[in-house]
Amino acid sequence: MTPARGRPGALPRAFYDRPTLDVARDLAGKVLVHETPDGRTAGVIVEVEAYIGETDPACHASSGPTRRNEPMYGPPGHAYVYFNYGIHFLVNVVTEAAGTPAAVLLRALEPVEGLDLMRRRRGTRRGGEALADRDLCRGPGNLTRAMGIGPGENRADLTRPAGRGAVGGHVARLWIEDRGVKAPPVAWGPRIGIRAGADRPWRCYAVGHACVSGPPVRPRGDARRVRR
DNA sequence: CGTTCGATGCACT
DNA sequence: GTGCATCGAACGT
Repeated sequence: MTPARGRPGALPRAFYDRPTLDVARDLAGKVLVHETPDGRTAGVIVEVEAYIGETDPACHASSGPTRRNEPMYGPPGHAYVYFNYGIHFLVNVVTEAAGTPAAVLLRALEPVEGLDLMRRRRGTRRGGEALADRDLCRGPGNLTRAMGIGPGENRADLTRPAGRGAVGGHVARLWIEDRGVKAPPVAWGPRIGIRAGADRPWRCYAVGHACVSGPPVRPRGDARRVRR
């Protein structure tokens, strides 16, 4: 039996073929990499959310298979990218065996490569001021914009990023690798921006990390200004 | 500091 | 026609 050859450095299929909460936890500290004709960008994953199965009311698969959520029903280790709020693309990694719809939404990264390219893609604020490093990939919509991830990356095979995941001559290569970054201390809490299923604590984030999205959480009983 | 609200496209009922 | 797995400008305190 010849195991399918993956990209050297890319996490193997077996990493994704596990319970989704385990995959979510283990993604913290791993590095998302995207190569495009414009250059390469990369960032350490610091915040994710799990969406698990048809019984999870916040999961796109909650009302059964559709054309949009089809990638979630496919084999693990592929990207599921979709368009949201008429403005943003969001990227998930598909987990668990084919037939079991589940995925992990990537919500925030600590940028480590291609920061200039990220800044170009993000643009400037109204006053023309450049974004701070920590804001480049903070939030799921900002992350995809900075990384250049869009519809062309939907269904991309993260374990063989040069393969058929690329669409229409788009030479994008997307994968996740382990660079030996020590896994950060993480905490779990309710997922952000959803109504149904808000009771499930399936958001996993690096505690106290400046690149994590959402309102800054200051330590209990500490009224000092949070400065990052 | 906090909260509100408009932009904007598409999947789904 | 409705409702988003969002973002950030604008406004109130």
